[in-house]
Amino acid sequence: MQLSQSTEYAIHSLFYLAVNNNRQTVLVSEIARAQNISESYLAKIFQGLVKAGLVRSYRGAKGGYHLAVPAEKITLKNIMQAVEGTSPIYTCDHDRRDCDFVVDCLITATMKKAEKKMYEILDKITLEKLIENAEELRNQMKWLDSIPK
Amino acid sequence: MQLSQSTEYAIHSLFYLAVNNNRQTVLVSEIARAQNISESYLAKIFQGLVKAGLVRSYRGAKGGYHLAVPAEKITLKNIMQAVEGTSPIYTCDHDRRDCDFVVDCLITATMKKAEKKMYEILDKITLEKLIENAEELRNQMKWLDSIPK
DNA sequence: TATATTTGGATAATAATTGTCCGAATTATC
DNA sequence: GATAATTCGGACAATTATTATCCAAATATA
Repeated sequence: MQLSQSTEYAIHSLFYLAVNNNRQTVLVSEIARAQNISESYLAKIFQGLVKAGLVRSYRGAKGGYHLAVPAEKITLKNIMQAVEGTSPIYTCDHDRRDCDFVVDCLITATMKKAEKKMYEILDKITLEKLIENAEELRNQMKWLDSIPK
Repeated sequence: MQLSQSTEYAIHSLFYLAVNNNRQTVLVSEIARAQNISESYLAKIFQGLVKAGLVRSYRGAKGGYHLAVPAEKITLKNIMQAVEGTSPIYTCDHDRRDCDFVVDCLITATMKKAEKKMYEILDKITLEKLIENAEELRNQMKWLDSIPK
């Protein structure tokens, strides 16, 4: 069970937007270039992010994208669900099987609980926190610069 | 992010095996019939379950499958990983991107933690527990029988 | 030997993901 | 108003993953 590459693109793109949130807008072409990924595909992903309410788009000249809400309100859970959807990781086809409802409900309930635990973690990490922690880490790693190339 | 149908098949099949663990062997054809799913496909899934060490196979006449370990040692996590593999839900292609290692490591670490929380729940539920709880639930629901058809 | 069964490999069908393209709509600027 | 710069939406294509089928070979029983 793996996240799609689209989710990875989205996370890094939104991080990029968060870092550049002081600018009026950022072009999708710039974001794609920064990550070395397909621009037209990333454009499609951004359409979804707009619909999900995570970014705002501005059409026309000087247009581009901007976070729709502050970076401290966007969590990894938000991004993940915006891209992957919100349907549960486990569902049972009650129709197909001569279904043992009791067992199935137990399994489904367990899966839901596990999923919830996962999202609880992901909901704690905001774009803002990522920026802060990254900055901190980078400072702590400055000694690396003293190593001669 | 959803589990494949194979995982659903595997869970229900192993539950079936656990319930019938008193018998010498159980045929894959029987298990497929019980769930109204494709026999040849389920056979493929069982090859994987054998490799993962969850079931033992017996070839030839009177052959079939049997749990390789007691039902109280097989968890939903075990089954899930046997079918879906163990690679992490999130990985970053460091090569493609002009990669910001620091940010990427933060994201990866968060994802790993979330994943771990999920598996902690799934690792607590064994086939045995499912059987016990299902039994209990069924007893509590016996009053349903008093409703006329 | 005949029968029953899993195994492993090849292959096909279907669905999901990833990626591309283009015309239309929108906005800023000259 | 004309032009240039963008996103939007839809259609489409390519690639990959999932689901499914089939068969010959291996193995076990009787």
